[in-house]
Amino acid sequence: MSQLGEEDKRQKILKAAVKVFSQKGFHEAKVDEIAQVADVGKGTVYEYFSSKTELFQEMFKAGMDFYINNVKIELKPGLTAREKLTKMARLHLRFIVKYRDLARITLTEHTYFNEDFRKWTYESRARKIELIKQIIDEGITGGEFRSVDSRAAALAFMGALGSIFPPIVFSKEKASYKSLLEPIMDIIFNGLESK
Amino acid sequence: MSQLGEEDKRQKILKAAVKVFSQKGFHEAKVDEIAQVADVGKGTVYEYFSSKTELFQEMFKAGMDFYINNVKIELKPGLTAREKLTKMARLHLRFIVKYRDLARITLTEHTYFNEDFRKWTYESRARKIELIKQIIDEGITGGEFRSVDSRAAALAFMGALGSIFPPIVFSKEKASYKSLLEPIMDIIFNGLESK
Amino acid sequence: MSQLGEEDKRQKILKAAVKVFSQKGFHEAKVDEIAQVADVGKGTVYEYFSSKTELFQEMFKAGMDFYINNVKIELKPGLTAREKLTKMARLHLRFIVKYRDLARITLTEHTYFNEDFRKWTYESRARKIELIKQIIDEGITGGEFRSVDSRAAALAFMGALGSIFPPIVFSKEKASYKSLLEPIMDIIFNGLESK
Amino acid sequence: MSQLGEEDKRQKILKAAVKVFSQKGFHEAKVDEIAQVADVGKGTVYEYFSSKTELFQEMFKAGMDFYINNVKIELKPGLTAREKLTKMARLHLRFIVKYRDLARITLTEHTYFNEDFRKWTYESRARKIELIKQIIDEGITGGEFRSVDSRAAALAFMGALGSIFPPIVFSKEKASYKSLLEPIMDIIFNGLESK
DNA sequence: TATGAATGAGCATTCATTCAT
DNA sequence: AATGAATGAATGCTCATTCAT
Repeated sequence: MSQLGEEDKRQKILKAAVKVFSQKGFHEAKVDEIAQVADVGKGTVYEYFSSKTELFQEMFKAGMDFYINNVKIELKPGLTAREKLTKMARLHLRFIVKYRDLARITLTEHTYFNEDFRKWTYESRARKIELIKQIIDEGITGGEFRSVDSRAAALAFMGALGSIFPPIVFSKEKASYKSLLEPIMDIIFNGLESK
Repeated sequence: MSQLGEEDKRQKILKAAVKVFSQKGFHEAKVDEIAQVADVGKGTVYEYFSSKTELFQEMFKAGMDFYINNVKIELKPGLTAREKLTKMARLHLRFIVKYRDLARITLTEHTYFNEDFRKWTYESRARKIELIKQIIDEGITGGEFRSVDSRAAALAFMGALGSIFPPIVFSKEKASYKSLLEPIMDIIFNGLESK
Repeated sequence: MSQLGEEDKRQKILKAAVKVFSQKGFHEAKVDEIAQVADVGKGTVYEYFSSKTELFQEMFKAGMDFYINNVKIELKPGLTAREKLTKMARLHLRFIVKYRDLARITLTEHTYFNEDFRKWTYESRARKIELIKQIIDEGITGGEFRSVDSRAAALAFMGALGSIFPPIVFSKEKASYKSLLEPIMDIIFNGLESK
Repeated sequence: MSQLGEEDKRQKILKAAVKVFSQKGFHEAKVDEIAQVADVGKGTVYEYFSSKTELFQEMFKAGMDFYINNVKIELKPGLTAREKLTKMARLHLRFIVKYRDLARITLTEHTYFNEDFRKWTYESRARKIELIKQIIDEGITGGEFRSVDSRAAALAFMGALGSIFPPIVFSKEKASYKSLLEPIMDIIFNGLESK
């Protein structure tokens, strides 16, 4: 129970960090406020994370992993490449809507801390691209897609997908997301598919 | 000469701001360093800009305007929609390569300052989208493109284009940009064009 | 003990503030020095007072209240008006000598901060005048004093009393205060003119 | 004319200094503003005064001298001591009302600059006291006044006189000054006690 | 002589981090 | 383990002063 309690507290702090960092950005977020939101003492934050920076990075990493798992999890074999990408796009959209704060951070914060973190971020992005690229390669191999540059295709897909985020998070036109995803995917698939 | 001298100093500060802000982000950038890079006294920065925040915003706005003009300027009438978009993509790429620092800022900083600036940023993004959308609409009207949702298409185009930025700026594979642009555009156009 | 400790620290800072402010005035006094004199960290000052200005005002108010209480406390009923005023003058003198620094501030600083503080200062002065005026009114009612304008008399008394301050604080003739108070009071009570 | 022009400019600056210093105090007053009010360039201030501090001191000294001359000027021989003091009090009152700003400074600013200035201020005060003391001594010698401690009497007189200033300058009861001076003087001359 | 653009020393304030309890 | 009072390094900004014109 003590162990669970600890894990609990760590989680509480991470959740508070997501909320506060996502709303204020790294520098405007104060450790004091995170501690308050987490309902723990300020010193306690430092029991679990050695610094504000480390807290941010841990949270960021956890968020990214969570995102990737979220998006990956339902990509069961047996689906066509198009089905997989469509599923992925829907999961991406769902993630943004459901974990708005987390999404805001993992998708927009670009704070530079140190080489290690930069590397990790870069590699994390690479993992996402690789995931998409593999599906596209499957599609190509299976004759479903044209024989395009699969890395370029993955970038285009990810970029197009990413363009949905700002309209959702920053504007008020809340109704439109779903109606935005379909046509965007339509263009990408039309571009990818063999005629 | 005095007038030129003044403009010169303002410009020097803006250039230094681009460099420092782009490399460190808003909060890590120190006014001291910007002044040093601009080779002026710290107080001089405050002669031309009332605060660090105002300096950032001025620089950001100037950068955005510069980008849009850069990208808009060669879109002469008489070109097909595809030619226009291709041209735009090439100009985007050229901008990124030529004005690396400026691009890094205008394309990635998302610091929140105040509602006015948020609005300006949002509207600036909207201007970019509108520009693309109009070209796509022309293409649809002229029978060049399929009858797609032109706003969605503009988002997809802009997103795909945007996905080229990180590989260029953050990785070392400098050779690849040109070879990346073609296939990405290929997919978008295949998606857009009527068969 | 913790509570006492806190009160202790706040008090230490207030005492240091009296010393430093009184010797240098508001603007020449540096928060750094106050902290040093109080033997606390600079940040600690801001734990107890939200700003240098607030610290000054708190200190000033506390000093004024302390002065009034000091002067008021021994004015027991049963004394004649003349005895009361004499007592008050002696207490005033004692206060100046004993709390030199505090006196220097409460009696000479006239820094304008904001309307609230101005008002408070004004009202505080008014309280002092009122206190004196009442005693004079008693004296008039009791036939001890002539039927003078009691407010004007209070001002004259206070002004005359105040004129002792500079010779005491700014000159070196330390011996003379006591010998100065008597004749000044004598004039207030008996006037200049020969009958 | 050039010489007059210079003198003119110096005077303009001094007048502006009186206005600005008196309204804001030494530290809140900005050289920039003084220059603007004087309608000269900022650099010009430094042509006539070596520093802000020197400007203040010059202005203060000039103001004090002006006050003393103002108050001294009509004390023609042939008047009784009481007449002289009454005249002096009226002139004091007139000075306050007419040269409100200058009065505010010469009578309330207590900024510490350096030993020389402190000394000058102290001596200036001493001059005022001496002036009064001499008149009182005359009064005593001539049998007009009781044989009081003339220095103490001078202090009391000056203090009582000084007590009129705050009600005039800081409160709104503009009507009352004249009606305040008479009873205050009455007390100084006749004392509080019924004979 | 007059100017005001340029300067940088100086300071109030913030906030991540520590550590005694 | 948990806390939050205490700390001081770090920085944006002001403004008296200088000096080239």
